Amino acid sequence: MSHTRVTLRDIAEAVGTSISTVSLALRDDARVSDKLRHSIQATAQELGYKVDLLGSMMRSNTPHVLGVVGRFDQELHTHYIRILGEAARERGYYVIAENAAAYDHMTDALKTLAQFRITTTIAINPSHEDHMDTLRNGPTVVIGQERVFPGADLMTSRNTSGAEELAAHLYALGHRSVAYFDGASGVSAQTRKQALERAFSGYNIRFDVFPAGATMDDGFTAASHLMADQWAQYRHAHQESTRGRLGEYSAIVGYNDQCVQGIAVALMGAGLRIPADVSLAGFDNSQVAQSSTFNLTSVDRGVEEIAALALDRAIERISTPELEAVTVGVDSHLVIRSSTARAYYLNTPAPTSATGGAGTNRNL
Amino acid sequence: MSHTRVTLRDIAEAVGTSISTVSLALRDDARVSDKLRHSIQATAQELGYKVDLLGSMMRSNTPHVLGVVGRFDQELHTHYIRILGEAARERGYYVIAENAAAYDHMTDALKTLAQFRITTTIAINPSHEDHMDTLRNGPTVVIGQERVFPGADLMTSRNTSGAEELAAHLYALGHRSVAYFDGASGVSAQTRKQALERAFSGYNIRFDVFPAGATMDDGFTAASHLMADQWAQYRHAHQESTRGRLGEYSAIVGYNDQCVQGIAVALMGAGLRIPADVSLAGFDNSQVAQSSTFNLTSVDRGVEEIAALALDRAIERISTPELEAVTVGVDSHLVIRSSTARAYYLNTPAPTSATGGAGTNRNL
DNA sequence: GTGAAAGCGCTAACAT
DNA sequence: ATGTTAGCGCTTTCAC
Repeated sequence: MSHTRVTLRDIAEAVGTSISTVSLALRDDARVSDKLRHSIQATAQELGYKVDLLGSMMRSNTPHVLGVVGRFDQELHTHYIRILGEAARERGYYVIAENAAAYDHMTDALKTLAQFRITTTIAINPSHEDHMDTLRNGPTVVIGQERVFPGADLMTSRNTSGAEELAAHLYALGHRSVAYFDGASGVSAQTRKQALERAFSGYNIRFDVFPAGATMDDGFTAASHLMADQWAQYRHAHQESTRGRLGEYSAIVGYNDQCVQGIAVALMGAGLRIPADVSLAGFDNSQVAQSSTFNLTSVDRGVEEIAALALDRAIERISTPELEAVTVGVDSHLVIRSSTARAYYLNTPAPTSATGGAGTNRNL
Repeated sequence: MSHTRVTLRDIAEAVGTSISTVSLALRDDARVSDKLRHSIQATAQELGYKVDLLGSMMRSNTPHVLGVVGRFDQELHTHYIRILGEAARERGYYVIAENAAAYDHMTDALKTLAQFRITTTIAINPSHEDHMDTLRNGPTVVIGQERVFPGADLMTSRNTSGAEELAAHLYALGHRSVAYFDGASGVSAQTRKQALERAFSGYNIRFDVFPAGATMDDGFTAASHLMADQWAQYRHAHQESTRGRLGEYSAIVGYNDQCVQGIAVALMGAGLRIPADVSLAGFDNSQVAQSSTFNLTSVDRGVEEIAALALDRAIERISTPELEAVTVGVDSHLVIRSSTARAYYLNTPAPTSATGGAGTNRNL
């Protein structure tokens, strides 16, 4: 009942053995006899012993502590961080997470971890702009699209499978002309765009790319512009209002769910219904997508699987740091929700009202 | 150029002095002569020395490392975490953050920190349900509404000022009947509701409370129900549709911005315009509120100020742990954006053109 | 199988 | 003003 923490020495004294034996016994080392080990573990339990990770890390060259760096302001990242933390703990490991959003450069977050002697690290979505290749000790495992550090493993999500499923889904619903709201420049956006272009061209679906970005506001702004453009064009061409429809497009795909969220709000604010007037789909299968408020059809990028692979590999590298760097791809899969439906022109025409008349010129 | 880290010994050898002198010099201890100190610091810089925090924490009883626990899935929490981290680093401190969302109980997150010998901690919005009072070492400083640990300081946001400003704002805009979407049961929601009730009654504004919750989906669901109820009532009473308005209420206040976001989507989906038909206001001044997509009028709860106070106090308690627990309240303030406007019945009626007023004239 | 001893890098008490 | 020594709690040789 002392105020100070319980140490190995306390257990050793209680059991009547040595500190080193206790240390071995607690880590289930076979050298300690069963009987003594049980006695030691029971006493440890009883005294409420918890290993002092500082002492452990000071001495050990295979510490049970991993680092994770990611941006705490991005849901996908904190999702990874939570899963990694939970899974690590189940396996007797600890992870400490550093917030890349609190540093000018993600490399600085890694340097802070290094000050805690944490050298086995998982970096979430770093880019080449972070210049991690200049680091002496870069990340051990990278979750993302680019191998930013020569020696790091890369766990990556394959866009192809998800893009294919999405194209097939929209095709089956009768969509033949889709607007894609692209992410900001970068490898991630680039590869996704190309996967989508390939998939949609396979179904002969027109696939027009518009610059947007990764945030809700990016989607909102881009969607507002698209509506204005489309309506201006159609008013000019047909001398009539097309409010209530989105010109040539019956569906919009966004770079990610955040972007799609902004698109959805812009459309709804203009009086368009989702999915009756426009179908919407995104990437990441995030909380927004899963919410009943938006309920977005979205491509799940296999977060759980990627996290498990990254953790496995990081743990493996604690004891064997010299493994050669591998790249592992995980298939993405479409999750269908209520934001996608049959293209509006396939439905029984709405009763002609003051705002109606849109979609009449559609050639299927 | 060695592969191993630079230690105090390396510097000592390079300069030709002792390890302990280097240790003192690097911490600007006055006992070391200016000349030697400069020489040591220059060499340290040159060799790229960074203190090994494990070694430091092992020995020191006033370590420069703080802990923060909060939920990484809540924007307000990660906002606190980022600010605390940046501010701490500026002052030469380090913070390691634990994700309460990855544990069954927030107390377990504190126990993990304890294993890293981190005993000076800031807990973000813990509740009595976390039973921190059963902990030997509870948090040092609490950011939230309840003192969950006897010895902890409490940094709290005062609802009164923000509620008063909000009531005044809505009154000035002509609103006389407001719906409030309450948070889930708990001290935080309770105190906010009471502050709002008092403020609105001061302006003789009708203030009806509806149960909702803290999430977007909570707001969405509650708003959908409210619209259904209101329209059913009005149709019955007046034999006419009231679509386009929200029955007896010209404004809705939500427990927080997330909730309001759900409300906004529900309203827009039903063809109501914000703020033309309904004004909307929330709490927290979160990213959602600041976004151009939603641009919500919201009560800023003084996050920056609270974080600064919490950090000050935590640092103070590193060297003086026995300070008596204090409670500090920070005034909240209304941030006016475009989701609030004059009550709809004060505006000139909208022209009855076919295309006028996007989305209002939806025939469903 | 078990214990004694060394030492990770640092800070703090104690010498000079 | 500087150096010497001790030791934080742990893991890891290395003896026995």
